[in-house]
Amino acid sequence: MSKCEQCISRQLNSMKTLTTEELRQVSACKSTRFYKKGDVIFDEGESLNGIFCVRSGVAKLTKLSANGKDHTVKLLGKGELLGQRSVISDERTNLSAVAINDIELCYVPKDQLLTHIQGNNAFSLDILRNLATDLRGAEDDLINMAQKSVKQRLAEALIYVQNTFGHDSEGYLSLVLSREEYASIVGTATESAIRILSQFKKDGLISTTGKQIKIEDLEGLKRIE
Amino acid sequence: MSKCEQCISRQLNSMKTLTTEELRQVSACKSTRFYKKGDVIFDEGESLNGIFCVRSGVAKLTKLSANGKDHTVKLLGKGELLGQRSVISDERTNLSAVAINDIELCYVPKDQLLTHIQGNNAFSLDILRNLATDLRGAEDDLINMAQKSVKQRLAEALIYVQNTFGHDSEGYLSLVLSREEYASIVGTATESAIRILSQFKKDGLISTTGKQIKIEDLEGLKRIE
DNA sequence: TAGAAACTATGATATTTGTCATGTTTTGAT
DNA sequence: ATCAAAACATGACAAATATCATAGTTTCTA
Repeated sequence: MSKCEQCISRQLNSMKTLTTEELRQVSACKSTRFYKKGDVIFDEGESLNGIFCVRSGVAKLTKLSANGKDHTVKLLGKGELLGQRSVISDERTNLSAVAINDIELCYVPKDQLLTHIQGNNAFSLDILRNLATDLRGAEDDLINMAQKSVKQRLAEALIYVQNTFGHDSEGYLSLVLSREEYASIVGTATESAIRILSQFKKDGLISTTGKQIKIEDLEGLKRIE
Repeated sequence: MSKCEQCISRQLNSMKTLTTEELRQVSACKSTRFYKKGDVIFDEGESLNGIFCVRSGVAKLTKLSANGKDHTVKLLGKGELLGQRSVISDERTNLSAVAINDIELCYVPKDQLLTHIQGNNAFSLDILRNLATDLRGAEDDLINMAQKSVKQRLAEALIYVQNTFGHDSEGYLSLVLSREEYASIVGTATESAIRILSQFKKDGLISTTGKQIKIEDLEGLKRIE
């Protein structure tokens, strides 16, 4: 099995602050898991006995609402950690994690995380910083949701996907999401998301080939109100 | 000047985990500050050199949006800490803090906070837990904003204010907020908030005397959709 | 305690967004 | 390659919410 010491993903999260010895310990008790597109990694309300580190692929954190729809709170790519919030505050998860495409995760048992938080100050401080950053992000998202139009939020979602997951040589967004998934991120009805994307296409802001989307006019998208 | 060792507010936040000696140090370099209703404690984009602990009164964290309105992200009462997120992640604040009524705050310099985070594991773990809880709250708020109606959010805001800040002997909410402030919390236009409160009054869910609000039918408010 | 300023209230109307219905296109499994 | 299922698209309409206008009340201050 692959070792954490050589894993690039590690560089992208708090594990980069672990000592060689600590990392060896993590590596010894971690396990690698594979999920297919659409698989549930964990469900809302579960108690987690460990955290997940994304090696490849993309996952989403979602919450089911009373009306049966679900809302996507966050997308997580390579190197990001899932479940750290629940494990740290020792609560059940408030969100589900679902694979957006085929994904490979490393599972690290809870006690490893907690032991190193206790024992390594740089590690706990880094996790603290990450949580602080996530909190800021959540606050910003909250305000966007309150104050921006669906059109504007969708434009920003497209830009976010491009900035975070990149595009291929032809300019198509590397992360392919369905209209329904965009709607879930933006917090709107699927039909509304479809309609607005059609409008963007008419206005020359984007072009599409099937589910693939290419941003044609980034500045134009940024100007949406 | 009053000492932290005897301060009740301390019991309500992470400072409860500090040792007597650490607390003495905090006490020695803290200062107490008074603000009047409406005063700005800090502004969006400022760098903070310390954090604030609420001794009495209530503050709000708000963010100004492009259209000139501001959105209230959180209300903070006795014992709660302001600015810890910014200080921990060493970023400028993303929110402004404003006094909702006359308020007394203790200001604790940044280096005190950071020193004790480094030195006291129980303290840093407790702050970690608080941030995790705040993050969960922000995620829940985000989903509420996306999926619930203005009416429902306003009903929940009233219940929140009653649960958090209590009511007087006659049943009126102890924390008096203007309709505009409710609108800012709920994320809607002031007129919409006014209209909905009028409706609640007609339906016997609440009663009002000037700006004062009394919840008459808690269960009814909870049932709003 | 008068007067101004801020806040509350409500109607009319416009805009945004959601819902339902229906048809077309794309995708994926056999 | 074919077919079914899923995803996309679009029209018609309904509902929720914002905006603008205008007037009445409360609160604060000189």
